[in-house]
Amino acid sequence: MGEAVPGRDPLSLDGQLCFAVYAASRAMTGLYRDLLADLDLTYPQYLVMLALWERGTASVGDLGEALRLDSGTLSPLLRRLEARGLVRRRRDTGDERVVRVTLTQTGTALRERARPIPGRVLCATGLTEDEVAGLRGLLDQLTESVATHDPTSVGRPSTPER
Amino acid sequence: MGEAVPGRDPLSLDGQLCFAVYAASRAMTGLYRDLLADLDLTYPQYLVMLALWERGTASVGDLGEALRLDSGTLSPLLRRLEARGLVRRRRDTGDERVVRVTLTQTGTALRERARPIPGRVLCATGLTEDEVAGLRGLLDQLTESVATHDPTSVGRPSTPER
DNA sequence: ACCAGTTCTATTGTGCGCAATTGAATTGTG
DNA sequence: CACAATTCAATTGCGCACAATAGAACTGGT
Repeated sequence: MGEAVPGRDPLSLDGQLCFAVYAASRAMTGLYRDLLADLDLTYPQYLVMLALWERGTASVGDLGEALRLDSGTLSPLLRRLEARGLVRRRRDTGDERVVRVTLTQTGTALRERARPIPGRVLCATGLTEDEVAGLRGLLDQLTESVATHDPTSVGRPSTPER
Repeated sequence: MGEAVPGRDPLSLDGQLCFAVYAASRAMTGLYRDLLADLDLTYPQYLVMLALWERGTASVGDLGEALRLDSGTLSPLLRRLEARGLVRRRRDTGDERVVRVTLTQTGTALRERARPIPGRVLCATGLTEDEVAGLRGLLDQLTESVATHDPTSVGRPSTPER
């Protein structure tokens, strides 16, 4: 099919890692959309709930650090979760700057209905557990490298200046 | 901590593949944000330009199939690219339903300024070419499995019905 | 106590993603 | 030709992401 040349065009869409990650992420989000419809949660909302189920309570800043999201994303998301009665937000007594997010009874109970989800996701991926572990390792390494990356020290293979 | 079971809690945030993909995707997008600032392109706009640089011209439907995006995303995005003079949109003569997207001179020329980007991205990932190849393979497999996935046949390890 | 600097959250504005709807153009069938 | 079904793109509405800004609350130094 493809043209003989061993080295692909670096600017080809299919050859780029970026698109593979991007496409995989949206495919996963779509899968979760189906699986979470029953719980009436979006995927980012589910991630917030995961973090809260682990912690019980957390400040907006804690959630932002765990999920790598800022308040511009979390504030309205948490407002919707509160409107649904899954969490409660209250200013911390002692430091009125921080908003403490706490699970309600309903929010805590929702965890039971979420329990079958990870198993279904693993099934849908069609990967073995070993493959999943390897993939997670590579992705974590990728995320770390890219996040730590210093823009000013970007390797410039052969470009002197614009 | 978790209940007795040796394997990690399936509902733990850090243990899930979904979050690894999600975090990696956003980290990559952030990297491209920096690299593309010079070209004044967003990451999805860059993907559309990649597809057009490969094809020269394409219908909205072609782009949607290549990038797995629908018209709700592409229409306003293409409008912005056209407003910047990078592409031109015109109804196909012969089939007035399809909108043909064509690169302008400016849009074609922009490719030269994009050429150093893939190299810089590879550098920033901190991965070897072999690791990138393996990662791409796993991600493509993941995307395929998840996309092909039939929601009704979802494996339900032990849940009879809601 | 005062004030400058910092920390933390919320708000605003822009640009995706995607479901659902709309409407024009085309195709298939009688 | 008439007309129902289909195809294609645009629009609408909602929910993220993220940059930039604003504002309240805390901190440390004087």
